[in-house]
Amino acid sequence: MNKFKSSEDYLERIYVLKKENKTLRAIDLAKDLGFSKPSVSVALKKLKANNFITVCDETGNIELTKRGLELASYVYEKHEIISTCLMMLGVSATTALEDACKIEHDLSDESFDALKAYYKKIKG
Amino acid sequence: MNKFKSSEDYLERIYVLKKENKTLRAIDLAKDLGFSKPSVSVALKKLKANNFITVCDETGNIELTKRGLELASYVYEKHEIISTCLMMLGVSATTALEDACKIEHDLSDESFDALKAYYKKIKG
DNA sequence: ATTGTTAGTTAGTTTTAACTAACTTTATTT
DNA sequence: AAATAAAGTTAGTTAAAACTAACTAACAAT
Repeated sequence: MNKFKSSEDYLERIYVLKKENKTLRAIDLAKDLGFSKPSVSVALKKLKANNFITVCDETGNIELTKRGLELASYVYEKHEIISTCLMMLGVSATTALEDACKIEHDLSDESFDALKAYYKKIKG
Repeated sequence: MNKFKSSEDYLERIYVLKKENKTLRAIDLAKDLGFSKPSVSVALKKLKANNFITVCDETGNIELTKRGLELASYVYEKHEIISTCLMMLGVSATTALEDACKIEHDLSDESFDALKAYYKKIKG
């Protein structure tokens, strides 16, 4: 199965929030995701250990590493394309985004590439 | 999330195997799924408790209840349509079946209905 | 009749990812 | 200065679903 399902969710959310704001701390993520502080603390520790993020000792500010940015933007792209395809089929935005959030972890690279090619052909 | 993810996998597999064979016992399922006997034993106990299956005391033969058959055939239909759609996009059969196995648990009814409508329009 | 196999169960362990309770360490406020 | 609040961590709990080890019960084979 997917050993980084949860990490991918965190990374994707960090990616989106960092685009919107300059700084991001554990507590901001906890509030955004609706998770407890310890849950986020532990998840971030794992992301640090796997070299996906760095956390500033003084400010607690989270930054994506090169590796983290690569994975996060890949997951984000998956999310975008899956949800857009669902909406093209007539699915409501709310449901499409919810489903994309789950499916993005399940879709193999091969299937994603095929979906992306289809998406590009349609969208132009 | 999906509280019956694992149960759905078992039900779908029971559904398929029952179509192929008359009888099906816990040990047959274990061999088919590559799970240990205790894992299957516990899973079947849960399926029984939720009234999805019955198990014959003497023979150990598993039967789907009405409720079980309904859910199993719904999951199976999801599986078929998702994997067929992926193959239509050019994904290999192996990958399409693997991915469908995971996605079928995450796709909402709304998205599935939309995908099914699309599938029917294409297939005729 | 004793041995061995097959089917199934129970008990206890592992992993992942959430949780609460309780702690420290800063920072702010009165 | 003392009290409070905010941020983060540690320790321990829970839940689902897999696992192994070890058991019972039924059947078959020599």
